[in-house]
Amino acid sequence: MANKNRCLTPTTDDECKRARLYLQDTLDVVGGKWKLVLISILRGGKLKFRELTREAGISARILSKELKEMELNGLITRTVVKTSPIMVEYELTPYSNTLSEVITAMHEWGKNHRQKIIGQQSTEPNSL
Amino acid sequence: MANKNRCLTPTTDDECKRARLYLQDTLDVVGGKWKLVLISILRGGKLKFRELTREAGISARILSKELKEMELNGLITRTVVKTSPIMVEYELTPYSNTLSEVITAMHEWGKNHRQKIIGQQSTEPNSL
DNA sequence: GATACCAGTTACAAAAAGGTTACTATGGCA
DNA sequence: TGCCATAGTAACCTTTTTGTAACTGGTATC
Repeated sequence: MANKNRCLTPTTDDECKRARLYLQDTLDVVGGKWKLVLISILRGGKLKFRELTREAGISARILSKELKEMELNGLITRTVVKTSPIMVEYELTPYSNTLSEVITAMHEWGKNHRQKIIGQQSTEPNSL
Repeated sequence: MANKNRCLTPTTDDECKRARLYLQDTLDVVGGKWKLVLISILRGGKLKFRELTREAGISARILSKELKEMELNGLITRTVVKTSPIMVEYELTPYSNTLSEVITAMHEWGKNHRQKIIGQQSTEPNSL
């Protein structure tokens, strides 16, 4: 039939759909090219706008857009410091720490995947 | 100075850069709009090409491209079944299970985030 | 006053991603 | 023979994303 259960961890078809919904929710908030990278960078402490562009290698226009979205989602705070040339500091919120498992998992996976790829290239006995 | 340590979990500046590298590696492989969703769907068991387009709501052109990339990265297998109208089954590889922590973490985060958002809307005492 | 740096924004251009439609090719069925 | 379903692919177009360069406005410095 068309409605067979298609998920292992979730057990009903309904749970299956909800699982995908949650996944999509997360992708909506931290998906894309930059947000997780910016969070990863900001885990080292607050940074100013220009510092962030340099650290991430992102253009000011995109950074501005990303930061606004992240602020709206409660992941970072924006603080204006009234110094000589005005300064704006971006800092992670406590709420952003709830993403640490996601980031850690991706970090670990990337590490292992890279080792797997490198291993395939050099240590394989029967290459070529 | 410019090279202060900017990462909490990793402790040296070098580890900090590597951490970001691993994150980017992962994003290269499973980033974008579809790959994690497709994996999530396929966790319920193998599916045919058309079934996948319907389940994910993705066009055939994009699905074809995504599946090729995922096959190249060893996440899925493609099997031709010589039935009446020929059939192609896509199935997760054991290697794709290494992503389960990433997917689970994102699933959990999306679930909690959604509850947080809904909670803000309805149960807040001073709304409006 | 000229220059330079900060934090952005705006306008324009390019590239990436995605969708639609039409098409190939195979084979069962009426 | 014509129609349907399968798995894609190719051409074309739209939308989204990203980048570049120029610019505002403020302050400090030369």
